[in-house]
Amino acid sequence: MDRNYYIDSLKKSNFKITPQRLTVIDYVRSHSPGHFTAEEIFNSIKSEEPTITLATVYNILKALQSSGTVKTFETSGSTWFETNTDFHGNFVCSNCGKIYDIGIDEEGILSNVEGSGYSVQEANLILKGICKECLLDRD
Amino acid sequence: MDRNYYIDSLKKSNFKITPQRLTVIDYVRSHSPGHFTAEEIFNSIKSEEPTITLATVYNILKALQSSGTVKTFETSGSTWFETNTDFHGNFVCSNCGKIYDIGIDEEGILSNVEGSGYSVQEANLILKGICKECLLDRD
DNA sequence: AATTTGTTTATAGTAACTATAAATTCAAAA
DNA sequence: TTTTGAATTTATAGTTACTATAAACAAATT
Repeated sequence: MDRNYYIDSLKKSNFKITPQRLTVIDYVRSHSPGHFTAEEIFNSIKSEEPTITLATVYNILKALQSSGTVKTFETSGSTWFETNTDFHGNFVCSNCGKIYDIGIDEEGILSNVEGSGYSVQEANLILKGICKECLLDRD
Repeated sequence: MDRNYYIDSLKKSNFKITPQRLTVIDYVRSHSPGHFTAEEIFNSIKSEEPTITLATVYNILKALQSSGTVKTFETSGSTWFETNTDFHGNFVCSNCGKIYDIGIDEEGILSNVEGSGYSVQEANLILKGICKECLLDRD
């Protein structure tokens, strides 16, 4: 997604554009699709944005999330942020820790749930196991 | 599930049977199927088990999990424990906070993921939205 | 350029665990 | 049934991941 998609989404939700927000946007864009913790982003951008604090990174991620350009999920004791806002599974490798996006058919799941009378705002499928690479690396 | 299912599962995994463990087992059994945090269980049983600490409750839940009688998932900043070990979705109501089990077809999802070469150990589908009851309560 | 309101920063605080080590207890074997 | 050794519990301290607060600052509308 191009930079203006993030900027315009923030503006549409009445958020202001700040240099700190642009730095975070540039970070997630250049690592997209990916999975980030607030701390990871903070550590990566603090050389470029030396006065930024972790609290600001959390605030920015909340703004991006509420403007619809990033999604979150919780696993392994942390909140993870990602730019892939399409429905998909997140596979966490118990061996190497990497997180992979896995395409999943949304229809089958949601029709089931909404058919039972629930109104779904958000869905997260979190999978744990051993990833392809780690399976191959085994003796 | 009857008490012996939990006890035998612990024994099979080489865990010892302690009064504290039996108290937690009785708690989750009498609230099953349900969704609990360690703190909730701790608060509910401390009158019955006055010397127990929160650390012990965490330890017991870890033992139950590793012996296969409880599952966990993370959402809303906490780890939740549940006795429903069959594959299902957990629907969290953004309005009332209640968590509901939702039947989901496991096959469709897992065939997809394992077909891509991943070995799945655990799967959690977490849904957020407004539950039936809260939708009806709206003006 | 002035004003308003949102944002950032620094800092302190909290919630949800996790680690550690001594005391205790389970349960297998003598 | 006592002994023994390992697991468990307990008390306590520590850590990690966030959240709250208030003052300083900056964006963007007029």
